[in-house]
Amino acid sequence: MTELPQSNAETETKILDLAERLIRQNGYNGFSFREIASGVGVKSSSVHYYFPTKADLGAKVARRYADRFLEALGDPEDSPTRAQDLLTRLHDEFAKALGQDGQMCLCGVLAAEATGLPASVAEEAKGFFDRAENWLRISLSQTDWGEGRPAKEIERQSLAVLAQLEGGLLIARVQERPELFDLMKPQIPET
Amino acid sequence: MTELPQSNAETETKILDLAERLIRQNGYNGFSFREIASGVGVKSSSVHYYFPTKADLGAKVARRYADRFLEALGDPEDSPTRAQDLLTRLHDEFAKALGQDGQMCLCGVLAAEATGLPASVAEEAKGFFDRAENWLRISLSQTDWGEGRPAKEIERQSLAVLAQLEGGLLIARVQERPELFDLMKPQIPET
DNA sequence: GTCTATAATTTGATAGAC
DNA sequence: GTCTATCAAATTATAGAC
Repeated sequence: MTELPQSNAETETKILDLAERLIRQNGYNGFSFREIASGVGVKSSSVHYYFPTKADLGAKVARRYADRFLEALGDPEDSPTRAQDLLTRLHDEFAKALGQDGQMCLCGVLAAEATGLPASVAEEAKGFFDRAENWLRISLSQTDWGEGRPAKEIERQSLAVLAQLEGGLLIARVQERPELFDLMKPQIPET
Repeated sequence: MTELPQSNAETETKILDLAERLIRQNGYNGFSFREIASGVGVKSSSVHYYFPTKADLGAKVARRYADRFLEALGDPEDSPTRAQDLLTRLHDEFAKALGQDGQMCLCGVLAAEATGLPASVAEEAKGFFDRAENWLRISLSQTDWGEGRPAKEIERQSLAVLAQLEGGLLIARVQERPELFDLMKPQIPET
């Protein structure tokens, strides 16, 4: 039994993992192919083998992140029916990354650099917010708070909640005080 | 009367102005000295004359932005005494840049890249949020809503409002729908 | 204060051997 | 699939003339 060489999928996954970590820390313009390569233990030409251009890599990282995030949220049909529980659920999901290693939401970082991104990458970041807002809007409309409420107000509230969560990550991290994010659990107005 | 050469202060101001615009569009890692130079109409060595390093330039841009923003907010003593008016006031201030040319809050952009920034730049971004939160906390404590409320709850609410505004800019801009930011005017919970 | 010239490094990307 | 070797361009920054 000789040692098996590293499989392709493993290298590709390692590249995606490291790229995600670096983007969440320093932004899309804050990492290089060589940095990825040395971290993964290959040469930069091998990174190009999997992802021909930097935009390709960035777009795939964003897509994978959005897919994973939405899958973790689950089917909106199964979301909590009490609005406060729903918001707690969403807050927890955003809190995961920050608590583990002080990282922002990947698509929040990309959104901040939006105008300077390759179109394909910006498009993926945009798509993340579309999907997240869609999930929250449907979930919220099925809660005690949302039942019978005008669609426009539910949309408004969904956006406001997402905005607060993204901004909360931003502020908690730049202040190097992750506990601030817990303080900023969104609340639904009583009215 | 011969034509006067451009004065020093003018060049320096032009550099700061353009650097601010570029950072707000593409982030700190998304602009270069040469880009600044060609936009201002000088050579990159002249930019280094005013700002020896990129970190120097970044830090001064951030400081100037924070000073200007806080000055525009004015003395907290003079803030509206009705909480809703206060939040409208703050929302309007954040909306200015977005409405004019689709730009984020400078320190929001920097916060997103925080871990990859030179320490001096990150420090200035941090300071902006300290000052903004301080302003809001004092202002809010003097409103109808804030009178007699526990300090901890006022702090919590101040952070939540700032987070929503920053996140709102982020989302509205990446979606290329500035009008979304108007939808996301923060509300104070009745309780 | 602004320039020319250039150093030293890094970047994204490609060709071709194995 | 990974490597060596390399390219062309861009980056921050400095030295020194005017």
